[in-house]
Amino acid sequence: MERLLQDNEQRPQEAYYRKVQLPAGDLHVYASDSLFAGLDYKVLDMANNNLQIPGNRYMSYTPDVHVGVGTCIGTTAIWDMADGYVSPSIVGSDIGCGMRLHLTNLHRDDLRDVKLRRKLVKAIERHLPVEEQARGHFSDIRLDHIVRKGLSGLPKKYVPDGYTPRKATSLTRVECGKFGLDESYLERLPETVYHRAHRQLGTLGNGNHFAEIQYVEIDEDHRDIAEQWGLSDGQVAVMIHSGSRAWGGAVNQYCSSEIVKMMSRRGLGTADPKLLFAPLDSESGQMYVNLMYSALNYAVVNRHLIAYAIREAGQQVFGSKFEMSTLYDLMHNYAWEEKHGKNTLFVHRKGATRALPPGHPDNPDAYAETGHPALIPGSMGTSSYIMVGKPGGQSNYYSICHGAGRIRSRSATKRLVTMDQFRSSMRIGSDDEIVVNQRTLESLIDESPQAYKDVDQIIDSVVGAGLAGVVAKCKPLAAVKGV
DNA sequence: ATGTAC
Repeated sequence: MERLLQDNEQRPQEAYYRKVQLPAGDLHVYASDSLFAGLDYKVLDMANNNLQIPGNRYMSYTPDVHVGVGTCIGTTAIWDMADGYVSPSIVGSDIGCGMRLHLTNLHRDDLRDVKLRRKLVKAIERHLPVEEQARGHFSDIRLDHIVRKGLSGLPKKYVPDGYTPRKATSLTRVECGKFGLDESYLERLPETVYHRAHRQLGTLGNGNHFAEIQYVEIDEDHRDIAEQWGLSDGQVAVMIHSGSRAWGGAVNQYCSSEIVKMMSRRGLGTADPKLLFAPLDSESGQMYVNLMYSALNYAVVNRHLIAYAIREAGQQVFGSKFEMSTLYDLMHNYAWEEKHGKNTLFVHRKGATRALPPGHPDNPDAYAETGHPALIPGSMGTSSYIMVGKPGGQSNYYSICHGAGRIRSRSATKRLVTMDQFRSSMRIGSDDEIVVNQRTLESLIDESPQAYKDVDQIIDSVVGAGLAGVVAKCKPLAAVKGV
């Protein structure tokens, strides 16, 4: 496999894409020559295992690809709906993890004073629980409604921008707010996860999950789209990155153990015992798909409630005139059915974001003409991006990257990055310091930018391949991390 | 990423 990577380096074909012919099938890699050359050859081993799942129709990597459990983060993997497979390993354990962006009526100049940014972060800490809550929190929200109905299961008071179909921007400006499922499967999960997941509603979680206060810098190439979306230069935005917490974890754990048994009974498997998969029409496959949808419901509500808490904090600091309208909410860890031409396909995206171009029928109404926003987080302290799909994205089933892509393990990052380097990347002590919440900087060092590829290079690669364009950069002013 | 077992 290492040999193959070197061969490809020696005969570059196109600048931003190449097809890698592996023993088990073709892998489509969307990465610039320099990013491709820097890939760990293990990502090709992993693709070769994934391609051994029967009937795979398409498999690709985005430029931020890196090794995960069973499957790389940065994978798009597709089967036919009629006789295909579903893989909990390809979806990954943080089912429904994704991004949400809100636009405020503040300008970055309003937050020029570092003391005011700190005051806002402290207010967010008061309203946004960073860890599991005591019993009784959100007692007016029923978890069984949330996991069955997603955003439609929320009481009206949590939809502050109106509840009529025309005005409910926080319910309609989402990739999907409600995933229908066969509710009988919910009974399979242990009772304890209901309590835990209820107490975790509206919390960030740990790792790379965050809420950031950012400001918008529009890209001149797409100023028309930016303005149609209501963006303006210097506008303060709130970006949220979180997933389905313990609920998704329990779904993954329970279904994985059932699928392991099924695979053993049927003699299914690849070279990697950690790579789990089930026929879509099998009992364990159906169970996984339905319970995965419940986790997608949980995740979209979780991000909505995080935004709700930050809105309350903003109003406490800036008064009731503070606004936080929803731009978009979309996922990067999931699998679902999509129509592509005449084909009905089951599309897995793990660390991959869908970016539909203008005019694509699957865009939500608000973005039918422009294409929808695709939200790509940078690493801590660096820019995040608001992208829009291009027609060329069709070649990759409209998948683009999901972030910078980790290049260094948490332990290696702690070993290699000094506190001085990290403090300097966060501009600590200067007037434009990126203010972080109560966690000490030492405890955040494994999320430092040095643990990640350069997100700008990842974005250049996606743009160069013709998959998407940059509508705006979002630059950090303050970051809130979970525990 | 997460809960849990070590």
